[in-house]
Amino acid sequence: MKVTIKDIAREAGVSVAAVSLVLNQKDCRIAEETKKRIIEVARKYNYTVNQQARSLVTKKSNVIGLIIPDIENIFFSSLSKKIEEYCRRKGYAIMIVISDENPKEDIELLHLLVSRGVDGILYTPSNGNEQDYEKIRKYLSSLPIPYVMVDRYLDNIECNKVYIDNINGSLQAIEMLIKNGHTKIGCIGYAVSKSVTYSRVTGYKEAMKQFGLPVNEKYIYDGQYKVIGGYHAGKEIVNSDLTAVFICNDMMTLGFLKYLSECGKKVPNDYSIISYDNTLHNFVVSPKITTIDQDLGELAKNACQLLFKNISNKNTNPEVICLYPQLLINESVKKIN
Amino acid sequence: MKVTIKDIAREAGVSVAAVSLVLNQKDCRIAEETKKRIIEVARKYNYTVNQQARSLVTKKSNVIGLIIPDIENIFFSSLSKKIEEYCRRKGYAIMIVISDENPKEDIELLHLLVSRGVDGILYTPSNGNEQDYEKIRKYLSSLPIPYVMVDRYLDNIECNKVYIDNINGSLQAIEMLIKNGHTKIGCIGYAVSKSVTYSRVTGYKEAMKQFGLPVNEKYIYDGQYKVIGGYHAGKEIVNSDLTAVFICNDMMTLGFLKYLSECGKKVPNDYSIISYDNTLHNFVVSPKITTIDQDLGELAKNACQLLFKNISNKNTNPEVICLYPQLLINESVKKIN
DNA sequence: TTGAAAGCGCTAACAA
DNA sequence: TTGTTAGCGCTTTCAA
Repeated sequence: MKVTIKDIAREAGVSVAAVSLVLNQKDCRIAEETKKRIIEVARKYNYTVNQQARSLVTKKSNVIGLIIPDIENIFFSSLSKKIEEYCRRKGYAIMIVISDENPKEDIELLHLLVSRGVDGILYTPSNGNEQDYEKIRKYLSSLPIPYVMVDRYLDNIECNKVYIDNINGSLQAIEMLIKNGHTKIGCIGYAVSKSVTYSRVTGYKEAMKQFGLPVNEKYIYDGQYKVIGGYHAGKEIVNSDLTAVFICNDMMTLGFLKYLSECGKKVPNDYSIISYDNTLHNFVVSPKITTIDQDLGELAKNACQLLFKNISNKNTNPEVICLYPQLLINESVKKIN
Repeated sequence: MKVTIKDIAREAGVSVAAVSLVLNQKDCRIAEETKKRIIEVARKYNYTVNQQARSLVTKKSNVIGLIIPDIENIFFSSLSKKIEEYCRRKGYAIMIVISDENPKEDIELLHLLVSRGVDGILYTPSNGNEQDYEKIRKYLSSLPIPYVMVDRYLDNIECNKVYIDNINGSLQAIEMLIKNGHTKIGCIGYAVSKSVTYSRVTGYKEAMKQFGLPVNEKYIYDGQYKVIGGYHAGKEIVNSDLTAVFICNDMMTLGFLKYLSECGKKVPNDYSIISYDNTLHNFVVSPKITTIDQDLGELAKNACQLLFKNISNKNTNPEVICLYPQLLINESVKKIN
C-alpha cells in the first residue's frame, strides 16, 4: 500500500498541511524541528507524492504528450530522446503515443492524451490526405490544451509550428554541388510525399531553376525513402550522364552506395553525392558523406519552449518557428572542371 | 476550460452520478431517455473524462511506465513500439522515460513513474556495476507497484523477468556454422558487457566447447557493438585463417562487411558470417545475412501480459520467462569441405 | 430510476 | 508556527 501525506502527518504528529508545506519546500513558516521530523518520517516510509491528486488541485500534471508517427525511424527516436531529455530537466514527464503514420489514429491519440490530463501536446501529424487533415483540423480547433506541431505541420490552420526548412536544405545541397562544377545533378526523393510543396524534391527543383539549370523529371528518381529504393535508383543512374546526385534521405543513400560498390564505382570519384539527415555516421565508415544536418536538439528545444510558454500563458498568439538545416561538408563531393 | 461531469449534469438536468454511470456504460439503471440526453450533451461539449480524478478513486491510472536505456537503438525503439501497441490495445497508455544507460538515473526514473501513478513498470536496467545494482535492488524491494524486467535483468533479485536467451542464440549460430563444415570460427563481440555471464560471447565460448572445438581468445574481437568496431575487427580477421565469423550484433556486421568490400572479399565466398538481431534488412541489400532473430513482438507481449497479471492480482509469485531466439537462414553461410 | 453524499490524496486559503 | 477545512473531478454506496 502506498503511504500518503495523512500517514506521515499522523506518524509525525502534525497536520497534513504541515507535511504538504514541508515536502513541497514551502516550509518557510514551519519550525526547523518539525520540518526535520516530517522529512525523516517521509523518508522512513519511502513516501512518494501522488501526482494525480496534486494535479487535481493545481490543474497541472507536469506531463506533456508526444504523438510520433514512427518511433522506429531514427529521426523520430532521436527527436523523442531530445524532447524527453529537455522536458525532464524542466520537470515534465512525457507520455508517448505512436500513430504509425495512420492519420485516423491521430484524433484518437489527441483525445487520449487530453483525457490523461497532459498539460500540452507535441504533435507530429501522420501523413494522410486532405480529408484526414480536415477532420484533424476540426478536432484541434476545440482542443482544450495547447499544442505545437513539430517537424511536420498541416496547412490552413493557425497554430504553433516548429520545423526545419527542407527547401532551404535542398538549396544548400544543390548550391554546393554547383559550386563544385556540377551541372548534371540528379535527385533521389520520395514521390508520394504528401506535404509535397515543402518537400526536399521541391527544394531540388527550385534550386535548379534558381541557378539557371534545367529541371529534367527523368533525373528525379523515386526512392521511397528506403534502402532498396536508393539501390534501384543507382541502377538507372549509372546509365545516365549525371555527375552528381542529391539524395533526400540517408536510407536511400545507403542503397545507392551499395549499388555503386557492387559495380565498382566510387564516391566521389565517379559520383559526387550529398545526402540528408546526417545519421549515416552510424552505418557508414567511409567515405564520409557530405550531408544536410538537422539539429534535432534545437528542434526539440524550440518545440518544448514554445509549448511551455503556451502552457504558462494561455493567451499567446500562435507562433511559427522555422529552423534552418546546415550543410555538413565531408568527402563525398568532388570538384570537377 | 475543460468541461466536467458537473457541467454535463447541470446542462442535462440530472445528477453527476447519473452522468458518471451513463458515460461509463454502467447505465443499466438509467432510463433510455435520460441516457440519450446525457450522451448528447457530453458530445456537444466534447467532454473528456479527467483520468486523474478517476484514478484517485479507482486506484488505477491505466498507465504503465517504461524505462528504456537507449531509444535511439533500433532494438529498443522497436520494442517500445510493440509495447505501446499492445498496451494501448489493452487500454493502457505508456509513459516512457529514458535512462541513457546511466544506472544512477534508474532509481530516479522508477521514483518518477511511481509518483506519476503508473499501475506498473516495464524496466530494462541500464548497464552498470555491482554497486549501482545493489542500490537498485534495494529500491526495487520496496517498490509499491508491480514491475517486470524486460530483456535485461539483474541477478540476485527475485522478480518478474522476461528475456531472450542469448546463450541459446549463440549456440544455434555456432551449430549452423559447424554443420556447414567450419571449425575456424571467430567471434566479434562486446568485451565490456556487464552481464557478461549471459552474453553472446559467453554463448560462443560455450558452444565451441560443446562441439569440441578450441576456444582461442585471440579469435574473439571486441567490436564494442559499433560499426567501426566491426570494421577494425575485419582488418585483423582478413589476416587470420578463420573461415567463419559469428558477429554479435548487426552494427558490427555492417562495419565488417564494409571492410571486406573494401578489400574485395565476398560473403559467403571468402567468409561465412552469422549476425545477431535481424535488423540488417533495413540497411543491407545483399547478400541476405543469416542471422539470429529475436521476436520483439513476443518479448513485448509476454512482458505486458506478465505485468498486467501482476497488476490485477497483487499476490502472484515472481515469474521468469525465457524466450528463445531463432536462426534465420539466409545466404551468408557457405558449406565447405 | 435517480440523487445525495462521502471520500480518493492533495493544496491552499484562512483561522487559530 | 501550525491546524482546519474546502474543494479539485470523479466513482460508488446508500437512500429516496
